[in-house]
Amino acid sequence: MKGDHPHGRGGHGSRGRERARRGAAAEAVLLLLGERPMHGYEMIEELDQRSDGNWRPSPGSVYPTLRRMEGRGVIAGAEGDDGKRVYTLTDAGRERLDQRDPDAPAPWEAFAEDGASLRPIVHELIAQAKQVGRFGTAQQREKAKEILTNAKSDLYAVMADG
Amino acid sequence: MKGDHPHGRGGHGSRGRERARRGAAAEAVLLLLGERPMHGYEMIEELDQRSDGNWRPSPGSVYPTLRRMEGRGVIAGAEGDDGKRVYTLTDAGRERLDQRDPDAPAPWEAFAEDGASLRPIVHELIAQAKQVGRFGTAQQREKAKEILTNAKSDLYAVMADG
DNA sequence: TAGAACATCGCGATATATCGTTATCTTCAT
DNA sequence: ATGAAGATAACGATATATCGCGATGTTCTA
Repeated sequence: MKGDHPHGRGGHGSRGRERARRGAAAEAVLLLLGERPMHGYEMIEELDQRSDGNWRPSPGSVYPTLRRMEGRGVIAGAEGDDGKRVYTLTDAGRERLDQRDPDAPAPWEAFAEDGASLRPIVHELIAQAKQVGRFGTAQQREKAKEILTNAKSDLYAVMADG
Repeated sequence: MKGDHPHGRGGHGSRGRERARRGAAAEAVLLLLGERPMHGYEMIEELDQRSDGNWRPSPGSVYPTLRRMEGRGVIAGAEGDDGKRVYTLTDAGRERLDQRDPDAPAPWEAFAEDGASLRPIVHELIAQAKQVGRFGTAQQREKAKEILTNAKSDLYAVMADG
Protein backbone atom coordinates (compact mmCIF):
# COMPACT_ATOMS: atom_id res chain seq x y z
CA MET A 1 0.00 0.00 0.00
CA LYS A 2 2.19 2.71 1.20
CA GLY A 3 5.21 0.70 2.08
CA ASP A 4 6.34 0.82 -1.49
CA HIS A 5 7.92 4.05 -2.44
CA PRO A 6 6.07 7.30 -2.40
CA HIS A 7 5.40 6.90 -6.07
CA GLY A 8 2.01 5.30 -6.49
CA ARG A 9 1.09 6.88 -9.76
CA GLY A 10 3.54 9.44 -8.77
CA GLY A 11 6.93 8.42 -10.01
CA HIS A 12 7.27 11.58 -11.75
CA GLY A 13 4.12 12.97 -10.53
CA SER A 14 0.70 14.11 -11.47
CA ARG A 15 2.10 16.95 -13.46
CA GLY A 16 2.63 17.36 -17.17
CA ARG A 17 4.52 15.16 -19.54
CA GLU A 18 8.17 15.45 -20.30
CA ARG A 19 7.98 14.47 -23.90
CA ALA A 20 5.06 14.66 -26.27
CA ARG A 21 3.14 11.56 -27.29
CA ARG A 22 3.74 10.16 -30.72
CA GLY A 23 1.60 12.12 -33.11
CA ALA A 24 1.05 14.98 -30.70
CA ALA A 25 2.95 17.44 -32.87
CA ALA A 26 0.90 16.59 -35.96
CA GLU A 27 -2.34 16.79 -34.01
CA ALA A 28 -1.37 20.16 -32.59
CA VAL A 29 -0.56 21.47 -36.07
CA LEU A 30 -3.92 20.25 -37.33
CA LEU A 31 -5.74 22.03 -34.53
CA LEU A 32 -3.79 25.27 -34.87
CA LEU A 33 -4.19 25.46 -38.62
CA GLY A 34 -7.89 24.77 -38.10
CA GLU A 35 -8.02 28.19 -36.48
CA ARG A 36 -5.87 30.18 -38.90
CA PRO A 37 -2.90 29.83 -41.24
CA MET A 38 0.44 29.99 -39.47
CA HIS A 39 4.14 29.52 -40.10
CA GLY A 40 6.35 27.13 -38.16
CA TYR A 41 7.87 29.49 -35.66
CA GLU A 42 4.45 30.94 -34.98
CA MET A 43 3.18 27.48 -34.05
CA ILE A 44 6.13 26.92 -31.74
CA GLU A 45 5.27 30.11 -29.87
CA GLU A 46 1.57 29.35 -29.86
CA LEU A 47 2.14 25.91 -28.34
CA ASP A 48 4.52 27.38 -25.82
CA GLN A 49 1.85 29.80 -24.70
CA ARG A 50 -1.05 27.36 -24.73
CA SER A 51 0.89 24.88 -22.61
CA ASP A 52 1.91 27.61 -20.16
CA GLY A 53 5.52 27.31 -21.19
CA ASN A 54 5.66 23.56 -20.66
CA TRP A 55 5.73 22.45 -24.25
CA ARG A 56 7.83 24.51 -26.58
CA PRO A 57 8.47 22.02 -29.37
CA SER A 58 11.93 22.43 -30.82
CA PRO A 59 12.58 23.19 -34.50
CA GLY A 60 13.67 19.58 -34.76
CA SER A 61 10.13 18.53 -33.86
CA VAL A 62 8.14 21.09 -35.78
CA TYR A 63 9.77 21.49 -39.18
CA PRO A 64 10.06 17.79 -40.02
CA THR A 65 6.44 17.36 -38.91
CA LEU A 66 5.30 20.14 -41.22
CA ARG A 67 7.18 18.64 -44.15
CA ARG A 68 5.74 15.21 -43.38
CA MET A 69 2.20 16.51 -43.22
CA GLU A 70 2.71 18.49 -46.38
CA GLY A 71 3.98 15.35 -48.11
CA ARG A 72 0.84 13.55 -46.98
CA GLY A 73 -1.33 16.31 -48.31
CA VAL A 74 -3.03 17.39 -45.11
CA ILE A 75 -1.44 20.83 -45.12
CA ALA A 76 -0.03 23.12 -47.80
CA GLY A 77 2.90 25.49 -47.35
CA ALA A 78 3.35 28.75 -49.25
CA GLU A 79 6.80 30.33 -49.27
CA GLY A 80 6.56 34.06 -48.61
CA ASP A 81 9.12 36.54 -49.90
CA ASP A 82 10.10 37.31 -46.31
CA GLY A 83 11.48 33.85 -45.60
CA LYS A 84 8.34 32.75 -43.82
CA ARG A 85 6.57 29.62 -44.95
CA VAL A 86 2.86 29.90 -44.16
CA TYR A 87 0.87 26.68 -43.91
CA THR A 88 -2.85 26.14 -44.50
CA LEU A 89 -5.13 23.15 -44.07
CA THR A 90 -5.98 21.32 -47.27
CA ASP A 91 -9.42 19.78 -47.80
CA ALA A 92 -8.00 16.46 -46.68
CA GLY A 93 -6.64 18.18 -43.58
CA ARG A 94 -9.97 19.82 -42.84
CA GLU A 95 -11.67 16.47 -43.19
CA ARG A 96 -9.19 14.86 -40.85
CA LEU A 97 -9.82 17.63 -38.33
CA ASP A 98 -13.58 17.22 -38.59
CA GLN A 99 -13.26 13.51 -37.96
CA ARG A 100 -11.32 14.12 -34.80
CA ASP A 101 -13.22 13.65 -31.53
CA PRO A 102 -14.05 17.20 -30.50
CA ASP A 103 -14.14 16.21 -26.84
CA ALA A 104 -10.62 14.88 -26.88
CA PRO A 105 -8.25 17.23 -25.11
CA ALA A 106 -5.79 19.20 -27.22
CA PRO A 107 -2.23 17.88 -27.04
CA TRP A 108 -0.96 20.95 -25.24
CA GLU A 109 -3.36 20.29 -22.37
CA ALA A 110 -1.38 17.18 -21.46
CA PHE A 111 1.39 19.56 -20.47
CA ALA A 112 -0.70 21.61 -18.09
CA GLU A 113 1.13 22.20 -14.84
CA ASP A 114 -0.19 22.25 -11.38
CA GLY A 115 1.32 24.96 -9.24
CA ALA A 116 4.32 22.84 -8.35
CA SER A 117 6.35 23.71 -11.41
CA LEU A 118 9.90 24.79 -10.71
CA ARG A 119 10.17 26.55 -14.02
CA PRO A 120 9.04 30.08 -13.07
CA ILE A 121 11.04 30.27 -9.88
CA VAL A 122 14.15 28.93 -11.59
CA HIS A 123 13.70 31.56 -14.24
CA GLU A 124 13.44 34.32 -11.66
CA LEU A 125 16.47 33.00 -9.84
CA ILE A 126 18.53 33.08 -13.02
CA ALA A 127 17.41 36.62 -13.71
CA GLN A 128 18.45 37.73 -10.25
CA ALA A 129 21.80 35.94 -10.51
CA LYS A 130 22.37 37.77 -13.77
CA GLN A 131 21.71 41.07 -12.05
CA VAL A 132 24.33 40.32 -9.42
CA GLY A 133 26.76 39.13 -12.08
CA ARG A 134 26.35 42.30 -14.10
CA PHE A 135 26.07 44.99 -11.49
CA GLY A 136 27.34 43.49 -8.28
CA THR A 137 30.70 44.16 -6.65
CA ALA A 138 33.23 41.39 -6.17
CA GLN A 139 32.05 40.92 -2.60
CA GLN A 140 28.45 40.74 -3.66
CA ARG A 141 29.26 38.20 -6.32
CA GLU A 142 31.16 36.13 -3.81
CA LYS A 143 28.17 36.18 -1.50
CA ALA A 144 25.88 35.22 -4.37
CA LYS A 145 28.12 32.30 -5.24
CA GLU A 146 27.83 31.07 -1.70
CA ILE A 147 24.05 31.35 -1.72
CA LEU A 148 23.79 29.46 -4.99
CA THR A 149 26.21 26.78 -3.86
CA ASN A 150 24.18 26.24 -0.72
CA ALA A 151 20.97 26.07 -2.70
CA LYS A 152 22.52 23.42 -4.88
CA SER A 153 23.57 21.37 -1.88
CA ASP A 154 20.10 21.70 -0.42
CA LEU A 155 18.58 20.42 -3.64
CA TYR A 156 20.91 17.44 -3.59
CA ALA A 157 19.87 16.74 -0.03
CA VAL A 158 16.20 16.86 -0.98
CA MET A 159 16.70 14.17 -3.56
CA ALA A 160 19.00 12.14 -1.36
CA ASP A 161 16.94 11.92 1.79
CA GLY A 162 14.26 14.61 1.58
CA MET B 1 36.72 62.18 -6.84
CA LYS B 2 37.05 58.86 -5.18
CA GLY B 3 34.68 59.30 -2.36
CA ASP B 4 31.84 58.15 -4.51
CA HIS B 5 30.79 54.54 -4.24
CA PRO B 6 32.86 51.47 -3.58
CA HIS B 7 33.43 51.26 -7.29
CA GLY B 8 36.78 52.82 -7.93
CA ARG B 9 37.56 50.69 -10.88
CA GLY B 10 35.22 48.16 -9.52
CA GLY B 11 31.68 49.01 -10.49
CA HIS B 12 31.14 45.87 -12.28
CA GLY B 13 34.45 44.64 -11.40
CA SER B 14 37.73 43.47 -12.75
CA ARG B 15 36.07 40.70 -14.65
CA GLY B 16 35.24 40.27 -18.31
CA ARG B 17 33.21 42.43 -20.61
CA GLU B 18 29.51 42.15 -21.12
CA ARG B 19 29.47 43.05 -24.73
CA ALA B 20 32.22 42.77 -27.30
CA ARG B 21 34.05 45.84 -28.55
CA ARG B 22 33.23 47.16 -31.96
CA GLY B 23 35.21 45.13 -34.44
CA ALA B 24 35.91 42.34 -31.99
CA ALA B 25 33.89 39.84 -33.99
CA ALA B 26 35.75 40.60 -37.20
CA GLU B 27 39.10 40.45 -35.45
CA ALA B 28 38.24 37.12 -33.91
CA VAL B 29 37.23 35.74 -37.29
CA LEU B 30 40.49 36.93 -38.79
CA LEU B 31 42.50 35.22 -36.06
CA LEU B 32 40.55 31.97 -36.21
CA LEU B 33 40.72 31.70 -39.98
CA GLY B 34 44.44 32.41 -39.69
CA GLU B 35 44.68 29.03 -38.00
CA ARG B 36 42.40 26.98 -40.24
CA PRO B 37 39.30 27.27 -42.40
CA MET B 38 36.07 27.15 -40.45
CA HIS B 39 32.34 27.59 -40.86
CA GLY B 40 30.23 30.02 -38.85
CA TYR B 41 28.87 27.72 -36.22
CA GLU B 42 32.32 26.28 -35.69
CA MET B 43 33.65 29.76 -34.93
CA ILE B 44 30.84 30.35 -32.46
CA GLU B 45 31.81 27.21 -30.57
CA GLU B 46 35.50 27.98 -30.79
CA LEU B 47 35.04 31.45 -29.33
CA ASP B 48 32.79 30.03 -26.64
CA GLN B 49 35.56 27.64 -25.62
CA ARG B 50 38.44 30.09 -25.88
CA SER B 51 36.63 32.60 -23.69
CA ASP B 52 35.76 29.92 -21.14
CA GLY B 53 32.10 30.19 -21.94
CA ASN B 54 32.00 33.95 -21.50
CA TRP B 55 31.70 35.00 -25.10
CA ARG B 56 29.47 32.89 -27.26
CA PRO B 57 28.66 35.32 -30.04
CA SER B 58 25.11 34.87 -31.29
CA PRO B 59 24.26 34.01 -34.90
CA GLY B 60 23.14 37.63 -35.18
CA SER B 61 26.73 38.69 -34.54
CA VAL B 62 28.60 36.10 -36.51
CA TYR B 63 26.75 35.60 -39.78
CA PRO B 64 26.39 39.27 -40.70
CA THR B 65 30.07 39.76 -39.82
CA LEU B 66 31.08 36.92 -42.12
CA ARG B 67 29.01 38.35 -44.97
CA ARG B 68 30.47 41.80 -44.36
CA MET B 69 34.03 40.51 -44.38
CA GLU B 70 33.33 38.47 -47.47
CA GLY B 71 31.95 41.54 -49.20
CA ARG B 72 35.14 43.39 -48.30
CA GLY B 73 37.26 40.60 -49.69
CA VAL B 74 39.15 39.63 -46.55
CA ILE B 75 37.57 36.18 -46.40
CA ALA B 76 36.01 33.82 -48.94
CA GLY B 77 33.14 31.46 -48.28
CA ALA B 78 32.60 28.17 -50.07
CA GLU B 79 29.15 26.59 -49.85
CA GLY B 80 29.44 22.88 -49.14
CA ASP B 81 26.84 20.35 -50.20
CA ASP B 82 26.08 19.66 -46.54
CA GLY B 83 24.71 23.11 -45.81
CA LYS B 84 27.94 24.27 -44.26
CA ARG B 85 29.63 27.37 -45.56
CA VAL B 86 33.37 27.12 -44.98
CA TYR B 87 35.38 30.35 -44.92
CA THR B 88 39.05 30.88 -45.73
CA LEU B 89 41.34 33.89 -45.50
CA THR B 90 41.98 35.65 -48.80
CA ASP B 91 45.38 37.19 -49.56
CA ALA B 92 44.00 40.52 -48.44
CA GLY B 93 42.84 38.88 -45.23
CA ARG B 94 46.21 37.26 -44.65
CA GLU B 95 47.87 40.61 -45.16
CA ARG B 96 45.53 42.26 -42.73
CA LEU B 97 46.31 39.56 -40.19
CA ASP B 98 50.07 39.98 -40.67
CA GLN B 99 49.75 43.70 -40.12
CA ARG B 100 48.02 43.15 -36.83
CA ASP B 101 50.11 43.73 -33.72
CA PRO B 102 51.02 40.20 -32.64
CA ASP B 103 51.32 41.29 -29.01
CA ALA B 104 47.79 42.59 -28.88
CA PRO B 105 45.55 40.25 -26.93
CA ALA B 106 43.00 38.22 -28.84
CA PRO B 107 39.45 39.53 -28.46
CA TRP B 108 38.31 36.48 -26.51
CA GLU B 109 40.89 37.21 -23.83
CA ALA B 110 38.98 40.33 -22.87
CA PHE B 111 36.29 37.96 -21.65
CA ALA B 112 38.54 35.96 -19.39
CA GLU B 113 36.93 35.42 -16.00
CA ASP B 114 38.46 35.40 -12.63
CA GLY B 115 37.05 32.69 -10.37
CA ALA B 116 34.11 34.84 -9.33
CA SER B 117 31.89 33.94 -12.22
CA LEU B 118 28.40 32.85 -11.30
CA ARG B 119 27.92 31.06 -14.57
CA PRO B 120 29.10 27.54 -13.66
CA ILE B 121 27.32 27.37 -10.34
CA VAL B 122 24.10 28.71 -11.87
CA HIS B 123 24.41 26.04 -14.51
CA GLU B 124 24.81 23.30 -11.93
CA LEU B 125 21.90 24.63 -9.94
CA ILE B 126 19.64 24.52 -13.00
CA ALA B 127 20.72 20.97 -13.71
CA GLN B 128 19.90 19.89 -10.19
CA ALA B 129 16.54 21.68 -10.27
CA LYS B 130 15.77 19.82 -13.47
CA GLN B 131 16.53 16.53 -11.75
CA VAL B 132 14.08 17.32 -8.99
CA GLY B 133 11.50 18.46 -11.51
CA ARG B 134 11.78 15.27 -13.51
CA PHE B 135 12.23 12.61 -10.89
CA GLY B 136 11.16 14.17 -7.63
CA THR B 137 7.89 13.52 -5.81
CA ALA B 138 5.38 16.29 -5.20
CA GLN B 139 6.79 16.80 -1.71
CA GLN B 140 10.33 16.97 -2.97
CA ARG B 141 9.35 19.48 -5.64
CA GLU B 142 7.60 21.57 -3.05
CA LYS B 143 10.73 21.56 -0.91
CA ALA B 144 12.83 22.49 -3.92
CA LYS B 145 10.54 25.38 -4.70
CA GLU B 146 11.04 26.66 -1.18
CA ILE B 147 14.81 26.38 -1.44
CA LEU B 148 14.89 28.23 -4.73
CA THR B 149 12.53 30.92 -3.48
CA ASN B 150 14.74 31.49 -0.48
CA ALA B 151 17.83 31.65 -2.64
CA LYS B 152 16.16 34.27 -4.77
CA SER B 153 15.29 36.36 -1.71
CA ASP B 154 18.84 36.03 -0.47
CA LEU B 155 20.17 37.28 -3.78
CA TYR B 156 17.83 40.26 -3.63
CA ALA B 157 19.10 41.00 -0.15
CA VAL B 158 22.70 40.86 -1.32
CA MET B 159 22.05 43.54 -3.90
CA ALA B 160 19.89 45.59 -1.57
CA ASP B 161 22.14 45.84 1.44
CA GLY B 162 24.77 43.13 1.13
C1' DT C 1 37.63 70.17 -26.39
C1' DA C 2 32.98 69.20 -25.66
C1' DG C 3 29.10 67.38 -27.40
C1' DA C 4 26.00 66.27 -30.90
C1' DA C 5 25.12 63.77 -35.04
C1' DC C 6 26.03 59.90 -37.84
C1' DA C 7 27.47 55.40 -39.30
C1' DT C 8 28.14 50.93 -38.03
C1' DC C 9 28.48 46.98 -35.13
C1' DG C 10 26.95 43.47 -31.50
C1' DC C 11 23.23 40.93 -30.13
C1' DG C 12 18.64 38.78 -28.85
C1' DA C 13 14.73 37.38 -31.24
C1' DT C 14 12.77 35.62 -35.19
C1' DA C 15 12.86 32.10 -38.87
C1' DT C 16 13.99 27.71 -41.19
C1' DA C 17 16.18 23.05 -42.03
C1' DT C 18 18.59 18.60 -41.08
C1' DC C 19 21.01 14.86 -38.37
C1' DG C 20 21.59 11.37 -34.97
C1' DT C 21 19.82 9.74 -30.69
C1' DT C 22 16.18 8.31 -27.90
C1' DA C 23 11.44 7.39 -26.86
C1' DT C 24 7.11 5.58 -28.17
C1' DC C 25 3.93 2.72 -30.41
C1' DT C 26 2.54 -1.17 -33.22
C1' DT C 27 3.00 -5.64 -34.81
C1' DC C 28 4.20 -10.21 -34.85
C1' DA C 29 5.84 -14.38 -33.02
C1' DT C 30 5.74 -17.12 -28.98
C1' DA D 1 -1.02 -12.32 -22.95
C1' DT D 2 3.86 -11.02 -23.39
C1' DG D 3 7.72 -9.52 -24.93
C1' DA D 4 10.99 -8.65 -28.54
C1' DA D 5 11.62 -6.35 -32.99
C1' DG D 6 10.86 -2.91 -36.17
C1' DA D 7 9.01 1.55 -37.75
C1' DT D 8 8.58 6.15 -36.98
C1' DA D 9 8.02 10.30 -34.34
C1' DA D 10 10.00 13.79 -30.82
C1' DC D 11 13.88 16.28 -29.62
C1' DG D 12 18.50 18.54 -28.68
C1' DA D 13 22.28 19.90 -31.27
C1' DT D 14 24.00 21.59 -35.36
C1' DA D 15 23.72 24.99 -39.07
C1' DT D 16 22.44 29.32 -41.46
C1' DA D 17 20.17 33.96 -42.24
C1' DT D 18 17.81 38.45 -41.22
C1' DC D 19 15.65 42.33 -38.46
C1' DG D 20 15.50 45.99 -35.33
C1' DC D 21 17.22 47.87 -31.08
C1' DG D 22 20.64 49.65 -28.50
C1' DA D 23 25.62 50.33 -27.78
C1' DT D 24 29.86 52.02 -29.59
C1' DG D 25 32.97 54.70 -31.88
C1' DT D 26 34.04 58.48 -35.21
C1' DT D 27 33.55 62.76 -37.24
C1' DC D 28 31.99 67.29 -37.49
C1' DT D 29 30.90 71.51 -35.50
C1' DA D 30 30.91 75.25 -32.21
